[in-house]
Amino acid sequence: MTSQRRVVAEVLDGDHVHLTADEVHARAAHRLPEISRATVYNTLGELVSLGEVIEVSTDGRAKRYDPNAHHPHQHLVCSNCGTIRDVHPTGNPLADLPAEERFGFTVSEVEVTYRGLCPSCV
Amino acid sequence: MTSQRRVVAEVLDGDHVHLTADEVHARAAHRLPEISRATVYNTLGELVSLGEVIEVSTDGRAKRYDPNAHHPHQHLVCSNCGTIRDVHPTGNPLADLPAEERFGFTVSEVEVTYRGLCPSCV
DNA sequence: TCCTACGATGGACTGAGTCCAAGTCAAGAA
DNA sequence: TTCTTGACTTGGACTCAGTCCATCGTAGGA
Ligand SMILES: [Mn+2]
Ligand SMILES: [Mn+2]
Ligand SMILES: [Zn+2]
Ligand SMILES: [Zn+2]
Repeated sequence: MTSQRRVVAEVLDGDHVHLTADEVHARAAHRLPEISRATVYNTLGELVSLGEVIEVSTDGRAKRYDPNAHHPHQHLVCSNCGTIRDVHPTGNPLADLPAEERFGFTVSEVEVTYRGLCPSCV
Repeated sequence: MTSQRRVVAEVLDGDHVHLTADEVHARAAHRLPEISRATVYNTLGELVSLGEVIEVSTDGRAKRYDPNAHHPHQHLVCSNCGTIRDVHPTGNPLADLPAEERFGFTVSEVEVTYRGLCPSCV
């Protein structure tokens, strides 16, 4: 645990946080000016493989890193400004995929993205 | 309708097709050797805004273009090799997002991605 | 104190996609 | 028929996110 890793972990504290790697880097650099982008990417990669952070991919733009990894949830994204909200749909989406629609796959994960316009974008 | 656009549209014919822009370009170039990448991107963009083709974004890799746009469906993706299959889950995922989880958004679209290992990847 | 190994660094590099200035071409005007 | 015009295409430069890599610094052990 180096000071760089600690700072990255601190920046990613709290729920409802969905920062890009460059945003993480900017905030980390605020506390530790010479931290490099490479180190931020390395640390984020480790946090992801430890299961502490979830990578949220976002349609062509930069991935977002989500520390809310211990409470399963889905995302609601504004098609206009890109704002992300955590949402908790009812039901288990995995149950909606009948066996004959699984084609022999071992399905382990479902990712649901709701899209629409946020209140500010009308 | 130019010959370039016709060739791109022809390459994207049929269901269960999920090609990247570069794959579309390669196949189009097979028939029309000097077609440029820019034209392929332009034409794909037009087909997408006409609603004839759906853009499927794939976690860091190149977007895939899906001509099966008139039959709503979701995708099952192999976490190992990236293979994509069309699937038709039961139920309407939009109905699973209660009003109090919409935060004032006008939700218009849901995208569900099932992930797991395909039969070849065990 | 000196070594060593792990991690950090910055800069080069890649892949996907966008942008743009210049070239081509077909259809309508004269 | 020839000219004009505008839409489409082209290739290359450029951007952006992310990866790679050679080198450097440093904390901890001998
Ligand atoms: Mn989240
Ligand atoms: Mn499909
Ligand atoms: Zn918005
Ligand atoms: Zn596979």
